[in-house]
Amino acid sequence: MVEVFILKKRKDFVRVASKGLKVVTSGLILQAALSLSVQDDCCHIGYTATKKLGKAHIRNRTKRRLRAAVREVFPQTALSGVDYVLIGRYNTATCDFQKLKDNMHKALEQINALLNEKKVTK
RNA sequence: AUAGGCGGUCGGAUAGCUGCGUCGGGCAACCGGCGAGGAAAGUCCGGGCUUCAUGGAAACAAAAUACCAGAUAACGUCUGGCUGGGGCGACCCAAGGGAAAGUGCCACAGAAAAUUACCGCCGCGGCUUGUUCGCGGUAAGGUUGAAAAGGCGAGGUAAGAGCUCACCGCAAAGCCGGCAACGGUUUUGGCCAGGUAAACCCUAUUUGAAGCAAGACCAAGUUAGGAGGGCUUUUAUUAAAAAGUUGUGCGGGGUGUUUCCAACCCACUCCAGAGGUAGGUCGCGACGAGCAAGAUGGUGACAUCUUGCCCAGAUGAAUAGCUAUCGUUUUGUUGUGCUGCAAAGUAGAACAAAAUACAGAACCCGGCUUAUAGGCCGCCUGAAUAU
Repeated sequence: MVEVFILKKRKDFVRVASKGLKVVTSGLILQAALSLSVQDDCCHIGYTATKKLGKAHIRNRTKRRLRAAVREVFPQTALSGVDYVLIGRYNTATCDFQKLKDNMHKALEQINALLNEKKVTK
């Protein structure tokens, strides 16, 4: 089990976007990078919904759905000491919720495998 | 009932599982309260609040507003009225200072855009006696145009003309009604004369600016005594170098601009100290131009009084995610009742499908504007249709 904290600083978002890994699926985009300050059994996660998606209430709904999905998916599968960023897509607010969770699970496993590879090569 | 006008209101519900923010209680586990909108939107006006170092005077500039009276903390908002326009009507209107202060623009057309005569009409005259020429009168008719110097009828005349008269319109003056905008009426004047002010402009009134990323407070880290700059003097062709000094005066800057007066502030820049970045706390939500109900006054906007209530406070930003059932609307299919010969109309039922809006507080209030599936309620209208 991994405890999930919210990522708040703009600096961290920029770091993850520029230096981290990226996986694209239907409904969401997942980015990840190793945290600077490593703590046991916790990861940080941030949500992004750009203005491209729509007006404020649509962006809010996108983030809420991502948050609800994260609550069910992340504690089992996420790695500790990693910063994740979830980016909403045009269909995040309207797509089937079960599908959203499945896609998130797949994306998370994929990106975790890549991260582990990176650690090993180091 | 259909149709239409005006105003108001709601804008999904219930259950389960999983969660979030905040406040209160508790050592803790946890428990309890509260948790988006009518527009939270656009950021277009008006205020509160905050800062810009102040107070006062004058001029200029810029912007906004523009019938009258009232409401309000204030407004460009609202209410009631006036005039004009639209509608059969209920009602509606992004309509409302000044065009005889001045400037500009109005293509083209037309004889002519102002003391206008092309055609026409009338009179007089000439001789080549006629589809003739000249002189004069004439704005009734024709043409153009946005506009041809009141309209229309009668009298009048050679033909005509406000030349005269009636009615209508216009202007001025008086009287009456109204707080006023304005309305009514009488007399007088033959009638000064297009539009555009969302062209400049003129008149009146109002306005200092920027905004909670305002602003107040706490304060890691970094920076280590210096670096760069100005001024003066000396040397030097210049470039530059050295030394001194860095603060009093002069002078300079300080809310749109300029000017004036008073008092004041700033001071060479960065860094240590001072200060203040990251970050944090406050501002910030429960005392308010507050909300609800009632009473009184007022046509009304609204005001006053009484009683009760406390009602979101996030900051990568809570107020939800999912599932089920139901509701609402539309469409299709099926079958039923009623009217009807039939076509068809109408009422309710079952099943299926689709749709279920606009949109998310960010310092707070009062407005305006714009967006909005669908539903409900009240008052009112009558060219018309049906019973």
